[in-house]
Amino acid sequence: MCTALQQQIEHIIPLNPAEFNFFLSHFTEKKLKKGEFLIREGNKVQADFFIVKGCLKAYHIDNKGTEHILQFAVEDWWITDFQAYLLKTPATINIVCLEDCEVLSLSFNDREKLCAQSHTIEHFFRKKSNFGFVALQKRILSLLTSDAKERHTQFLNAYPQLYQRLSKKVIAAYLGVSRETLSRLRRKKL
Amino acid sequence: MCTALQQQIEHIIPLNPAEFNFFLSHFTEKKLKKGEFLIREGNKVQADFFIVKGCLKAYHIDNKGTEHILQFAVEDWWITDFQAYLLKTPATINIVCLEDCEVLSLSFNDREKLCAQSHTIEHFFRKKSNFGFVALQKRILSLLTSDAKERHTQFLNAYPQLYQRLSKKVIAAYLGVSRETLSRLRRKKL
DNA sequence: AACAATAATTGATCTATGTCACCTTTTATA
DNA sequence: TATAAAAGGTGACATAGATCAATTATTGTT
Repeated sequence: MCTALQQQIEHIIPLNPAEFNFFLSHFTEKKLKKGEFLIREGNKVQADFFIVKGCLKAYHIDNKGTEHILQFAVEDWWITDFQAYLLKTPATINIVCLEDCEVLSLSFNDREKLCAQSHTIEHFFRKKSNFGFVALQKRILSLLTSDAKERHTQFLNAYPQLYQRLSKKVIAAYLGVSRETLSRLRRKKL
Repeated sequence: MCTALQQQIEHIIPLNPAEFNFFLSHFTEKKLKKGEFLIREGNKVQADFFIVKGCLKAYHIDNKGTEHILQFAVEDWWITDFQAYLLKTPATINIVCLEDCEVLSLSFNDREKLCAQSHTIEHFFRKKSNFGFVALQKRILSLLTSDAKERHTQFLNAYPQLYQRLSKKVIAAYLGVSRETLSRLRRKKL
């Protein structure tokens, strides 16, 4: 169950079993059913979540009632409302399970404590944040430079397995187009 | 000249003068004229840059020849092609001076060395990366949820001084609209 | 298995924004 | 200071994508 997390960490830093167990002891396991919320807009955000199993979406509903998806998360990814987590402000996004999920949660305080105690762990989280930053930068460039069709192709090519796993509705909300437009794009392309 | 950097760091971590001087000794000062490039698409990216004075834009030209701006940087901000910096791949964006500039550059190797040597410095860079991540997340949500008029208002409210400093052309390229559309938005609003 | 709810598709419009063309104003530069 | 170059504005038209409405799968629930 925790081997996925261990592998991810070892990809960046070496930790011996004792160190890893110490690290892991700060996480809490949570199981959620499809449709359950990990984070709700307006609430406090206590933790960052590592996905052991399942699939989630982080989204915001605009004033017209349209849903916009900031991020998906599947096995081995992390998800939270990072702004709220970091700044201790109320959540501005919702995170809900698209499938039954198993996650490991790490509280803000525990993360900071771990980072303060262990230079190696702080290094891991710096690297993780760096990679996250790069991923977001790519998404912004894609939103700025590419039209709906291009973004659709990019997403399909980048995450073919995830694409299959998701409903068209959420893919559209992630790409920033209406369900109808996505349907028309697919008719032409596939 | 370096007091700005010192203040930014002290905002996050305490460093005594000796430590700060050691930190600073890894930076190289560079002066550039308006129009000079810090980074060019296709080239290697040797460094991350702290802006002491001036204003720059990071942009990409799409296949239709349209410019899209990923980020501006003014005094106290950092700028680089982070993806290329981190992954040692060729730059995918250009960074050019919009005014005469004075920057402090930190090479990737020096940054890693500093982080490895000093837990405190690694902590600083983790925090910096975290804040950057949050800023990008906000931009994505804004691109997804807001139309041109709303994005314009948000930008004007968030960075009123910067707005004054920039040409309409680059503001449009940052917001993701044409020069003409921005001009029409302004006629209605101001 | 039957029924309700939700997802996906498709056609007919509507609308925000892009594009092109032209003009005016401001900013560099010889 | 004159002249060129770039920035900014505006009208007419084109278009990608949204919205609305209706229809057909698909999925979940008793």
